[in-house]
Amino acid sequence: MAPQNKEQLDQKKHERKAQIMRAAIKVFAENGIKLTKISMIAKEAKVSHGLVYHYFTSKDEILYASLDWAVEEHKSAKLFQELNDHEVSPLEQIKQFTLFAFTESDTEISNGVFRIIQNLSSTNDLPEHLVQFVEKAGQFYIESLYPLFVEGQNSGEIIKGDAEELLGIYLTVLSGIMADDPAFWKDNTEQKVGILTRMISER
Amino acid sequence: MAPQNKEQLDQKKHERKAQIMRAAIKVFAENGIKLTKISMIAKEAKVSHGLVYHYFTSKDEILYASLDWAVEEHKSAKLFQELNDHEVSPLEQIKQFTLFAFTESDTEISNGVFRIIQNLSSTNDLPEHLVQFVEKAGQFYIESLYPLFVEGQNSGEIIKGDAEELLGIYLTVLSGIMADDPAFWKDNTEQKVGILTRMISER
Amino acid sequence: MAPQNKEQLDQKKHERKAQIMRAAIKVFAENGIKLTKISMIAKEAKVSHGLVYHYFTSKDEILYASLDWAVEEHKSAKLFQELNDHEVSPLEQIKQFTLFAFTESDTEISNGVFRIIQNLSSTNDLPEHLVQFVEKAGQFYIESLYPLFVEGQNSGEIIKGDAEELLGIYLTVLSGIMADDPAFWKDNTEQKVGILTRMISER
Amino acid sequence: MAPQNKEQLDQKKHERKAQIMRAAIKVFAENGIKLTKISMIAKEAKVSHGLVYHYFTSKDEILYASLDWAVEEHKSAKLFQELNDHEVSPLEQIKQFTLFAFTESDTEISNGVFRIIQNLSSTNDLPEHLVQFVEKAGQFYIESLYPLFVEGQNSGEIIKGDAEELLGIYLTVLSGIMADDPAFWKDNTEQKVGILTRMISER
DNA sequence: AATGAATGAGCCTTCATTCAT
DNA sequence: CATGAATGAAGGCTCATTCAT
Repeated sequence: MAPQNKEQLDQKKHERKAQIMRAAIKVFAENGIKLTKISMIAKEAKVSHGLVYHYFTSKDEILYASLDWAVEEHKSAKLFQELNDHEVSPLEQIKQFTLFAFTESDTEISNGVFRIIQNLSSTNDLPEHLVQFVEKAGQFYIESLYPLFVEGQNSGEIIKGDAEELLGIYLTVLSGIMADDPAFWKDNTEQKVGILTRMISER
Repeated sequence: MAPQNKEQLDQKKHERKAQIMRAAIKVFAENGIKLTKISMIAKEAKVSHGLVYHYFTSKDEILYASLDWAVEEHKSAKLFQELNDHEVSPLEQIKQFTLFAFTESDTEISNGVFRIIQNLSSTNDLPEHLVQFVEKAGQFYIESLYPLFVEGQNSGEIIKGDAEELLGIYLTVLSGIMADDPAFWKDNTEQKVGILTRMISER
Repeated sequence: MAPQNKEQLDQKKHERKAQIMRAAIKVFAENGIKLTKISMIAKEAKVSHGLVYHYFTSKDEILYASLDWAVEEHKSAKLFQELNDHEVSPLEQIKQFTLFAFTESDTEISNGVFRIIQNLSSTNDLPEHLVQFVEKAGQFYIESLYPLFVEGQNSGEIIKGDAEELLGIYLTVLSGIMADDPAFWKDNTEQKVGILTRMISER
Repeated sequence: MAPQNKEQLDQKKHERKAQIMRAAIKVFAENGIKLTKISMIAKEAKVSHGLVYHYFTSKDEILYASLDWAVEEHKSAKLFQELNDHEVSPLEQIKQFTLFAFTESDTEISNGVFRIIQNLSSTNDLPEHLVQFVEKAGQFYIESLYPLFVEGQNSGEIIKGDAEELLGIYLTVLSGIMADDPAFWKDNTEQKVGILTRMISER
């Protein structure tokens, strides 16, 4: 008799799923979606491939659910807690955001989400729900940073020009780095962020 | 049957191979190595997939030979013809290089090589000869630009700091963009290069 | 925990098994043996698939036990209760049998058994015990109806000819219909039986 | 140098496809659609499973193409060449049709088509094109025989009643036999057809 | 040289079966 | 007794590679 109540079981089940989703995010991010094999996710999560299908119905669902989970779990909770700190200048806030996006506790996850979204953006024939997801996710970054760019331009901190285009360039650079060399942020993070923001800072 | 002499045949053969390698570079660059199918290369080259195996023995060999060919054919010949123009400042030369690397006439090839090398760098279990190849290619960019960075620092045009690290950041940004969003360079190229170089330019 | 005595427990256990076997017969009949999934049986029986394996050791055993159970429980008890009614003519008895075989109260079961046996007959590599089972079941129908055919021929009600062959044709037609279109019997059953028996009835 | 012209190659290709389709019809008919494995078709056709996919893109397409091919190849050509023989009575024509449907030269194919259509009819979620195909095929038999039934009723040869329903019963019996016991027709075919048509013949 | 027919290894997914609770 | 988590064998399909023509 193992008298576990329903709550405990649900808890366990949820952890199992999380375990798989965490693995999925990591492996998807590292290898790209097409090249990620279920067996890789299973191995990373230390479960059999069969079990993966016990919790998810398809590779696509794994991807979708994992993204959803990761975003809920990581993004909303923490990503912008400090972004509305009106004590500091817009440019400073942008730096903090940049810094933060790559240094939060569970870097692997949020980093992974970023890279996966990258990967998705360049994919054709994306199913509608993923298209929306990607757009939403993209919007998220844009909507968060756009006001700061405009504000910075008004205060003379940020160079003139089409704010949206400027933001586009900045985000392309960031996502490019993440896709290309995630280890980039390991050392001297603040200094590197400083250099990156020089792109847009007025002298 | 027009009796062609050996030279003509060799010529023809070489053209055929070049045709395939050109296609390979393009398709490898666009899709990544693993995701590139022989049939895609064959289609791009407008030959049957069987013929591809007439000239090359395996997918890996196509890759290797195509890279070699592309580098020999394009890189050394043209990439730096203007880089030693001592009329312009180091920073300007860096801009020109950046611009050039993405806009030269045969962009597709050199750009492709760049992206393929990107792709290779993130691959594990690379056979030794490719490892060396990748390293050599990386070295090439570094060796070409490093002097310009130092020179720029000396002349006060480029911000202080470890020149090698600065160059590393700059190249990471560039390669990230290419891996991530090659279309980035389509419009307003000069303006974008201008913004990118702001990262390293002293005010 | 209400302390139940052994008998009650046995009773309960038996009911559980019956519940599963009833479900199995139904699902096997509807979907065929190979296409029946354990999960379908479990769902039909409203138990978990794990429990199915608590009572049976394999899919094959479920099939075998269910058939045995169904035959014992239903066939002998009821199928021919009226067949020896000597008030009516042999042809009439054949009609009643035909009618009965598809319309008796617990149609689902006996009908199901019929269809499963159909299914088994067309299977190769049947284990020996099932071969015998199928043969025995076939024999059952033959032995029951054969005397009626002979009797009918003697009384001039049924057309002349090899009684066994005639019966074979009749049973092939019946079993074909059941295998092919069980819904056939839904409407106008008596009329349809009337038409079918015209095959063998002397005018 | 194997100077085969295009025609020869096309011919060969067509034969290969036909070889696979013939095998497909046989295996699909014997095992049902779901239970038919590509490997079974490949084995029957004596080719590798890979080659099957060289000619067809999916199991479904194999099914669809094979049915189309079989119908074109066999049905139209021969099935009704004699059906419009106005020398003989409607009932006789029905007998001839029945006989013919099971004894034409390439029995395996036309028989197979019949069984596969049977199988399809009882399938849910059939893709639209197959639904139409099945209906069309069903219509074919109905449209061919229906006039004969009506004619026979008018001439008093066939029993009264809803001609459509009568035909339905007759076809259900036929298709049931084919699904259930194709070997039924091996011996004494004419006699058996005679008995079957007694169902509908007036005395 | 050139084509495309042919093969088989490998990945996604399903499902019978076993096991921990 | 009961549940559902966990495993792995097997089948559909893709694609690199080989081969006949």
